[in-house]
Amino acid sequence: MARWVLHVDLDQFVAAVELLRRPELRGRPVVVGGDGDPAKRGVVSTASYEARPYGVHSGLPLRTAARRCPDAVFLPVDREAYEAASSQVMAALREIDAVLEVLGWDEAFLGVETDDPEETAREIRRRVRESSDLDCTVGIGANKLQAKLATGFGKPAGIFRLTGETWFEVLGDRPTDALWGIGPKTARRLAAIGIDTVARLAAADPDALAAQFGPTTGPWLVRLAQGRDSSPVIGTPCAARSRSRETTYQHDLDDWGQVRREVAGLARRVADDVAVEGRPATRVVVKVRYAPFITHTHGHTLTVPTAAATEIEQAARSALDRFTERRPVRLLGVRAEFVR
DNA sequence: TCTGGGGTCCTAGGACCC
DNA sequence: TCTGGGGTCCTAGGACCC
Repeated sequence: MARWVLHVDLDQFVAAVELLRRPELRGRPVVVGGDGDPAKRGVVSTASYEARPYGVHSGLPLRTAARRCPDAVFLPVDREAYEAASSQVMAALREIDAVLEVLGWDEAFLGVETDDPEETAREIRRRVRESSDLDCTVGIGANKLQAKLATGFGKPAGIFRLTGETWFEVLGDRPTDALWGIGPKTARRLAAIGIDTVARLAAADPDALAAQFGPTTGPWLVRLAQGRDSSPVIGTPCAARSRSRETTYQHDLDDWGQVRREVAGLARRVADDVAVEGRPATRVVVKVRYAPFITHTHGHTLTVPTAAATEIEQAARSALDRFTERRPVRLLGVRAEFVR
């Protein structure tokens, strides 16, 4: 029997959960994001397939989405509903004889031993549908990278296999940001040195890229383009590295006294999360995003790691004291880091 | 036109030490 | 007056992902 990696991705997950309880919206463009008011600061969490031809997609500012698709129905984010639906799906996936690695609400890898991965994929789709009424797409690969990219070609509600044999036929001529881990910035830097396709990146000299992108990232980019990935499917989640809370304000904060109070409040929420985690924090970092979207961070390392709320709050205050600029603030955040 | 919230990992530069 | 080469740790920022 051969080892395969299957990547399961729920189709338009957040929008699909909303459509289950609002079936009358089926067939209409639906956009979920923020508090459902497209006039406010916020971005699209998920757009239904009907909204996507208008250029509405995850991460798009809600105001822009409303302009591009004025007829869309805008709904507020309901995290609890998505968490509940996600738990149902993941519980169904756990019934399958495989190693399950969950990636957020709507994705998972399954490491399986089988000679017929398509049959396993069909079984996954059946079980997900029976447990939650949701559709998913399953990507099949020899490793996580191949499986993850395969899913994109199977959408929606399909099954797609991508292996070393078909890698370049499927991806060779695509731009480098088709790869998982290459975003717009890296794609632009690569294009600037003449590397504009997956095939060209795969043929690049790892040492030359190391000089440009760093000793780890450079060679990793080349392996990525070759479809190589040795990372295992991990069934037990690793311990968290950090816990954070942040808020974007609907109106910029001008009053530094209010900034102090907000940071203290965020620090207390982070301290609650740290208490749940049950491990001491080593460092507390405060993030300030000034208008217009200029972000700075300052940290405070605790002399002794602690989970005590008063000390986490005090550390956040100390970190905030290192900010000297008093310009309008659009976002504040507090993050606690754990022992590694 | 305006750009969420919660994460992870990597890099660069400075401090410090031998 | 001018001053190498490594190694490690810390901090801030950047990029990316869901």
